[in-house]
Amino acid sequence: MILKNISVDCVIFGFRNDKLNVLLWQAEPELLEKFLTTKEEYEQIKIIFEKNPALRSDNYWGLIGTHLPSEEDLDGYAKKVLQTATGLDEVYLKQFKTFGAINRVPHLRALTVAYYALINPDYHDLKLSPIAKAVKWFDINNLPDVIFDVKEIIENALKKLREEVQYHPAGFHLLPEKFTLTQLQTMYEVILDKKLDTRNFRKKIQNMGLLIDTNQKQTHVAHRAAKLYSFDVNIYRHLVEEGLNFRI
Amino acid sequence: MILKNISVDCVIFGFRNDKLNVLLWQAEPELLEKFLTTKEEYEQIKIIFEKNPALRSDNYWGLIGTHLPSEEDLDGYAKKVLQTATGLDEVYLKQFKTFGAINRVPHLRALTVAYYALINPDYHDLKLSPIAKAVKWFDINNLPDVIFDVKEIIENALKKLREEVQYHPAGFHLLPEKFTLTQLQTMYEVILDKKLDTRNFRKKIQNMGLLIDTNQKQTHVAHRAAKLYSFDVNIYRHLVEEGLNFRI
DNA sequence: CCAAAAGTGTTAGACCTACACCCATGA
DNA sequence: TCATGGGTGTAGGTCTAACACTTTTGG
Repeated sequence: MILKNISVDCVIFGFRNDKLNVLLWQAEPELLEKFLTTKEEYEQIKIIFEKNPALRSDNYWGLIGTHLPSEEDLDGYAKKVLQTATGLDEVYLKQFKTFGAINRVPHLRALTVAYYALINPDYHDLKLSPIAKAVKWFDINNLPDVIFDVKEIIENALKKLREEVQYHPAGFHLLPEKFTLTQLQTMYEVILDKKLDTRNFRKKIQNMGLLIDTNQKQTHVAHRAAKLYSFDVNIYRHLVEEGLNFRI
Repeated sequence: MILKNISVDCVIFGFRNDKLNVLLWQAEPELLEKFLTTKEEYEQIKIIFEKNPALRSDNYWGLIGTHLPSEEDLDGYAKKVLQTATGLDEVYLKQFKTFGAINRVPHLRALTVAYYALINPDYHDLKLSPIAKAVKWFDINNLPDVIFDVKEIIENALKKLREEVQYHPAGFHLLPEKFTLTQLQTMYEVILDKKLDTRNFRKKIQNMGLLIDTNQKQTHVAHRAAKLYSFDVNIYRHLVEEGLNFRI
């Protein structure tokens, strides 16, 4: 049975073309049905859609998420929603805040437990999204019209992400498996919204010991080819344990 | 009307006698009644108590909190619960995590949105707690038997607090208005669970510019009297904005 | 050979760590 | 006058910030 007062929403961040993007969708109850386990859940979701016409509008976008079924763990369900919507299994996913203002959703008292996910765009295939009418990446600085308090949720997610990348090496999850130092720097610049000094950035990042030199280089670029690095998961884990200063 | 699937709980930290304490209570529906707005809410709370005998046991303690009424904002209600239970108005209160494992409460599918509060013990008068059977401070290292997943919630709160005091000057809220540098250092030592070097600690803390010398000293102590400091709220705010490195 | 981005080193100042003794107070 | 905790300085090492030119690649 659906808990109609509780939903789970994911702010999915992706880093592509030197921009930070968010994945939004337009949901449709008929498509969601495949994802739900009982007829009853489906009927309840349908009622929620009927009461909120914005949910069906082609002009408004929403966060990927649904109401929480009573037989699902909160964290497990967030993961499941993300997996179904994106096809991705091993994703960095973090609960960051629960929103519960009284009128955040019209005609319904619902809290949403919000998560953010960091996605490596290499592995994201948008065709995998069987439960939505539309799914699309939007530049964080150029969001479309959104339903309810989605704007506020995204802004909060960005704020938390900004904090997190300064104290944890979480940002690596936004990059492809092999990346250049310039990509890494740009990612930090975009998230923190400030320019960084290239020489100092490289020194600092290389001193952390997180980088593994893959001995490969970019190819087919019209300039000196950059070296490709991957990052060392063991040292990453160790740094997370320690609690590190990642201020850049 | 009570949202029976959602509760709000506060992990209330206090720092007294060089120990970090948590305030727990034993709730009783008859006393909670005064706090609830409708008869219906009261009936619902009573049913929840009937289904969970541990809630009435004298041997088990719980976090201060109740189910969320549908007409209350989430954050506002957390504040209200805290205020009613402790009599305190201006308290540092922070939402830190929502717990939603499927069997966290027997016979009831309920999430709890958990907050932690930092309390200056000077202003805490335990007599003010009209809605509980019992309210008591417990040393964080010596907790009593607790109901449900309260232990896990407290552990999570402590972990978050530990993170927070390293990056924000939040810890000051645990001290009385005028405090000694030794108190401040002990507070950090207790929260971070490690010894700090006194000279280095003082240098670092004094360089931050947060401290105001009150030109007062301890009295009636059987050793050299320590200077009393207060902390500068404006610089505090400024540091919070900036995002600071408070690692100690 | 040109355009474009990759890659690199030094210096001055700030900050961090480790470490041991004298001081003020009340009993 | 003693016991107790308060209060202080220095030196060596590490980290940070500021700054400009050469290298490699494909077109």
